[in-house]
Amino acid sequence: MGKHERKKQVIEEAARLFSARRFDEVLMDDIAQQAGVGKGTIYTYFADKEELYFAVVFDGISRLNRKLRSPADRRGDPEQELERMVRAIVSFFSQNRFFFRLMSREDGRSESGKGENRKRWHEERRIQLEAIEAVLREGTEAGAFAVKNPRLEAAVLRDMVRSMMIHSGGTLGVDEMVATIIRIFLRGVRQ
Amino acid sequence: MGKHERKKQVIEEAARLFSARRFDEVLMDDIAQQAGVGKGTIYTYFADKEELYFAVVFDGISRLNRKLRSPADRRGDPEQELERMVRAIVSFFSQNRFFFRLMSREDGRSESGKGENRKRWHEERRIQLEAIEAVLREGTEAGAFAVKNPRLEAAVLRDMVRSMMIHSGGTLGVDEMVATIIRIFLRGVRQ
DNA sequence: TTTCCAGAACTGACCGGTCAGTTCTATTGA
DNA sequence: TCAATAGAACTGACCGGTCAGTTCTGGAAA
Repeated sequence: MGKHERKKQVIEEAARLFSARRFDEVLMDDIAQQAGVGKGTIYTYFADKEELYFAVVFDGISRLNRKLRSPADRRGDPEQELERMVRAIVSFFSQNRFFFRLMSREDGRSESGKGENRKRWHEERRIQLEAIEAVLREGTEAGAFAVKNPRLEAAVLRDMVRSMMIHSGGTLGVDEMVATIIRIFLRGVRQ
Repeated sequence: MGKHERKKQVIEEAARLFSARRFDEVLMDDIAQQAGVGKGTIYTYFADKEELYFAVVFDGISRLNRKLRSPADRRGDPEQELERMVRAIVSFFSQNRFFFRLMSREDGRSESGKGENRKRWHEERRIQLEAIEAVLREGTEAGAFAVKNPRLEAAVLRDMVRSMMIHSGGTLGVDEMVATIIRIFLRGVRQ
């Protein structure tokens, strides 16, 4: 096993464990064992437990953001564009449930974490929001949407994905989740 | 200071600290100091740190649920009824920011916590959902709403409140937040 | 031979929980 | 009204277990 793969393996197992248990309940010994590496080896990759934790968080969020940032294909109509974006997020989370749970937990706290990490986290979150926001703005300018506060409503949309992931309880597939989100966000529930 | 007040004080300070920092970063010594009681005193109220933590959580959520359960006045039209409910949640959270942050974090994890507490948590959450769900169902039967999956969409609505609280960044008042949520949830953003 | 790593073994800082000692409070009766 | 007493409530120094982080060794691989 190469050095790179080994590190990846540590991050993956750490993600699994951190997503299921509290920070203090996850032991470095557990992570080492699950990842099939020596505990000492982990410390050749990461300075301490906290750094490993944030490596896990940032690994996930930056992979997602890379996806969001590569529209490549733009220029559908605004509604299609919005749907494409929602689908990107939903399918990413479906394939990365551990990261989902972890990030879901992480965004419920504003303090704590060494300032550096806090800053990086907010930066990555901002990128997500701006990607969605851009679509809402363009749609509004094109006359397709009526969005009053694009930043805020982008946040609401993003969190609708979170909500759907948590509450659809694994019964809905990606397509159904996307369809439901888009339906509510675009038309609302009024008859 | 009476016994009851003192216990309340402990819960209040614990809420403040737990909402701002990770479980393991909050020391029993900190809580005792902030609450102005001896550390030992805390252990006359709560068996251990975990029990205190959940006491804080349940104190908040059950106060909220009491509010939701007392409609008292029902029989507005469905849209008014929905707005009344959203306003109840928003204003509760505005007045209980620490609880908000704490609960916000707590609902991002399904494992962990002694089974008893897990169960109680889900029970309280279910009550919330059912209250909202009932309004959606009634509205749908009355022909005012077109809700496909009331339980799921109730969850989405509840989480929209969370989203709004987090992202409106203190710039919006209760009325504006309620109006925005209701607008999006009822009509969506389509022009 | 040399390099690398798993994992056992170790260390000590840290912090949850305890309990002996002290203070507060309610009750009694003179 | 106040002294005396019981025991409930509170305190914080202390204890002991835990676990992050480090070191070391034996053995595999190159």
